[in-house]
Amino acid sequence: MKQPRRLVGVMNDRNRPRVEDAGDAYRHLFAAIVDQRLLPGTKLTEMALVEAFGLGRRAIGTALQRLTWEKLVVFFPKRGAFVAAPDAAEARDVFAARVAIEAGTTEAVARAADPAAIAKLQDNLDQERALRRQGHLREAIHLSGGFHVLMAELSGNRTLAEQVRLLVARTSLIVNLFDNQAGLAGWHDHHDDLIRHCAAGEVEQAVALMRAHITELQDALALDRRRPVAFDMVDVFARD
Amino acid sequence: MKQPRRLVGVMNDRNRPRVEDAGDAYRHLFAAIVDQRLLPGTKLTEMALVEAFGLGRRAIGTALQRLTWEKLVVFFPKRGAFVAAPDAAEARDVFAARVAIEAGTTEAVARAADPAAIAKLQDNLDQERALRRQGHLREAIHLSGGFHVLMAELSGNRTLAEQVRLLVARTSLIVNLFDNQAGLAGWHDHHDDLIRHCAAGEVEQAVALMRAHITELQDALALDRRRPVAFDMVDVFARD
DNA sequence: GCACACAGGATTGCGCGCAATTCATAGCGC
DNA sequence: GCGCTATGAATTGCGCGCAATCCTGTGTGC
Repeated sequence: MKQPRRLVGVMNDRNRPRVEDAGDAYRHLFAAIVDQRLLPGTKLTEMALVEAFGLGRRAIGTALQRLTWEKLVVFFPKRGAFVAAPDAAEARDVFAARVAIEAGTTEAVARAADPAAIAKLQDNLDQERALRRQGHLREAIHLSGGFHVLMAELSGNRTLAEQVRLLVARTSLIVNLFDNQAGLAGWHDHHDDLIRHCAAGEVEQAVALMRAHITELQDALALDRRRPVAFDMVDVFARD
Repeated sequence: MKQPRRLVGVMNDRNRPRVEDAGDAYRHLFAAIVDQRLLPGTKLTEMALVEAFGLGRRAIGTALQRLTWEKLVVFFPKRGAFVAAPDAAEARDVFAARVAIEAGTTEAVARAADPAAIAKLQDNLDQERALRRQGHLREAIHLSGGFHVLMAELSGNRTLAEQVRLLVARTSLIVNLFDNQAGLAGWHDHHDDLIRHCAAGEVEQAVALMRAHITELQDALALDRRRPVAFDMVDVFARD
């Protein structure tokens, strides 16, 4: 079949979402990339997305363009859009940026030491543990990234929170592309200690731990060994 | 005259630039906003920009959309785009973000202490001083912001450099909206000391100075006194 | 058997036009 | 004189269609 394959799978069947806006298309594509239903190198053909979302090409184009600006897709003029496949240099940039920015957000949260904020962080951590116990690894990883986004939001700085959201998304692309040689078992403990330091208002230790946490996440990856990217279309989900 | 006023002035007559792309339109609008030729609250009518740049509406729309994502313009659906007018809370966010991010870039530059990089920074500072002596205040301010962008670029982290570029641009919007009660005389000295610390590899002092520098810039503003924004069109430059 | 050239199909880029909504002005009632 | 309403103009949102460009598959020559 020569017809472009359908990409409808980017929307989950469980929570059938309304997609009637360029922003909706953006959100669903973003989620699909972060959740690794769309793998790096996947070509995002406009017409396929038009059929998938039932929108006009302009809406799809704007959504794709925004994702391009956010470095989640790369755009070759007159050739199309592909899910981004960061190289080692870009990966290092992302981790360095996370260290710098999340040091700032952690400092703010620890300095405030707001009980309500701490409770939300603890809640997030509990949910993640529960999901992990039940074997829902994908959702657990999703929440694990959400922990960092939540921390950024609780810092009260919308600009930094938005950046952390994008950096976490790019991180999920990176961890997919580079073999991780170490397990990620240490994550929870770090998050747990992080919450304790923030609750106690121990700013210095909280910041140091966050930096170490992100650095460790980076070190767990073999940045000199990138998985070859398949640049052909991948059927995430098939319709009909 | 009922016709929409021309906005051609966004391109400087001196360096007549080619504008044949959505990216070009974006760059010129960006420069016009940063250089304060387009003031906060100015309405950016699509048709006016179409005539000014000689492009289609789609190219203008994408440029405007990108500026919206970058928080340099605000977009009211079905009503149009306006040059952003940040409030006090957003201003605080921007400065806090700059402290966090530029602490990171400064640390990287100071740690490397690369003579070539130091030379570029010194060059930038010399040029700014020369312009300021000659009374070209606008170009001097432009370079002064460029110093921070240059530092970010020299840190080798493209992600952080891009963020600094946007934050500096938003800062130029902010310093226009809030009365600054103190002069900005201290800038040069700060930048000068910053270069010295970086050249000497004094990481701690360089980072501390950068944080103090940005904080001082924020404190020079009266964030509780915002200049009223004129939400009507402003003729930056008039054609015919 | 391999490399190059050519042609067909597919995909993106972009201008054009209409429909829907909003803002401004003028008119009317109180 | 003041406020409200209604009509008109202007502007944005969006789908449609054509032209330009790029990839793929085939055929030919060496």
